[in-house]
Amino acid sequence: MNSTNTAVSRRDQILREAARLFAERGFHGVGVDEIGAAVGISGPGLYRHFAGKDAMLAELLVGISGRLLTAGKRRVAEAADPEGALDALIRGHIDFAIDDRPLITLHDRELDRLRESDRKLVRQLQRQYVEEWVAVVARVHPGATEREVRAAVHAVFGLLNSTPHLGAQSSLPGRREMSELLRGLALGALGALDSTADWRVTY
Amino acid sequence: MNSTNTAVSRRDQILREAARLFAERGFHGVGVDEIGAAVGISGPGLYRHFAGKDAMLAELLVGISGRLLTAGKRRVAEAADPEGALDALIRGHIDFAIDDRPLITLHDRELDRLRESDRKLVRQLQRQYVEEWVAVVARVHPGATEREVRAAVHAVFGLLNSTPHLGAQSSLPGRREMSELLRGLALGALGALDSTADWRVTY
DNA sequence: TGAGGATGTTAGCGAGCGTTAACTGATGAC
DNA sequence: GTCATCAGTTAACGCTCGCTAACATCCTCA
Repeated sequence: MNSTNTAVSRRDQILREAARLFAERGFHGVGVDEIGAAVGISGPGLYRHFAGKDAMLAELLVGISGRLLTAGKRRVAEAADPEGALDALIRGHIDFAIDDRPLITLHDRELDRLRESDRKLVRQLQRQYVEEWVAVVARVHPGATEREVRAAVHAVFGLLNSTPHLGAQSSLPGRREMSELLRGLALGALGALDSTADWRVTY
Repeated sequence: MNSTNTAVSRRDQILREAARLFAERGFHGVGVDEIGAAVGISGPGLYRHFAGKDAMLAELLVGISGRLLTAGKRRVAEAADPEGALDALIRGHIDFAIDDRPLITLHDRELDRLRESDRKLVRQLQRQYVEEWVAVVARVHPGATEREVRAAVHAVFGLLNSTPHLGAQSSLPGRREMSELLRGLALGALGALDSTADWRVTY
């Protein structure tokens, strides 16, 4: 068998280990020698697969942003109504947050380490993803202003992305339970948007 | 007038600028020369006030952790009932998140860059703070298991700490409005804990 | 007045970093 | 069988970084 027959290419193997290390110790905190060691080769050996350390981070961030957006658009398009779209968005985001913890961490932590062009691309993908959410949430909670919806969507991202912070302890819920819990918390938080209109008139 | 008469000492000035820079570009992404330049002196001049770059980060993280815990304990002690305690915890945390954005960012992002001893101290303070929340939330929502409460508390931290991610755009709510919105979202999220018991039996 | 501490400065060291250069062995094509 | 290509190695370069050393300036106060 040759290398192209293996399930994961060497490139993908490097990307996965790099994502883990970047998430654990920060982009600047990881050396190319360590990334190489994580896949069993020397540091300079990485340059057969990537143009540089920056290129690895760029590919990781563009990849996750693009996949989040693509999956989000698909789920919204397939949904029967706004409520179904919102639930699909939430479930989809939770799957990403749980399955690709390191990438979700990098996604909102190391964006500023990218070259200008890559950063603009990732930001554009992120913005489109946010818009997808904002449009759906605005339809489900028509009483809230757009500013409120936008801030609430960011807050819910923070809520859903909280999983990486709890390093796999035994005292935590399992995957299934955690997924349902996060879904309930997110829906509960957004449900508060229906009450804000009442509060607002009291000021 | 002498330097001790100024409202903020040079030390505090350095700490504030260092916090901002660390939050913006990461601990390893900021050089001592930049920190010095931010307060109008050269890089090595900082060593008259701090033992090293690590010491600045340590003081920042120990400080914010300690202040969060102290304020949290005080608010819980002063509350009349669990509901009041929870509301006070939420309001207090929001104040920190909005007023000390950079510190809140560092607080859950650069912890691993600390020396072992400092890291243990900060983690202990953080753990105590979490316990304060868990105890209160468990009393307000007695139907949820402790694992659920613990995960929910972390998720609410993620929600409340989401403010730093929205760089001061004009399309965002003001301080007062944002504070009330976050409070509503947090209460709404935790309110979902009362429904989890119902979901749970369906599995 | 002048000694001494507080708070700066510039020059430079030593380590670590990302990256390139030069070379080596295995593999598959003709 | 030879030869190109792929995927790796080690050595080394140039740069940046945190930090120290040595020196300068100002303020205070006996």
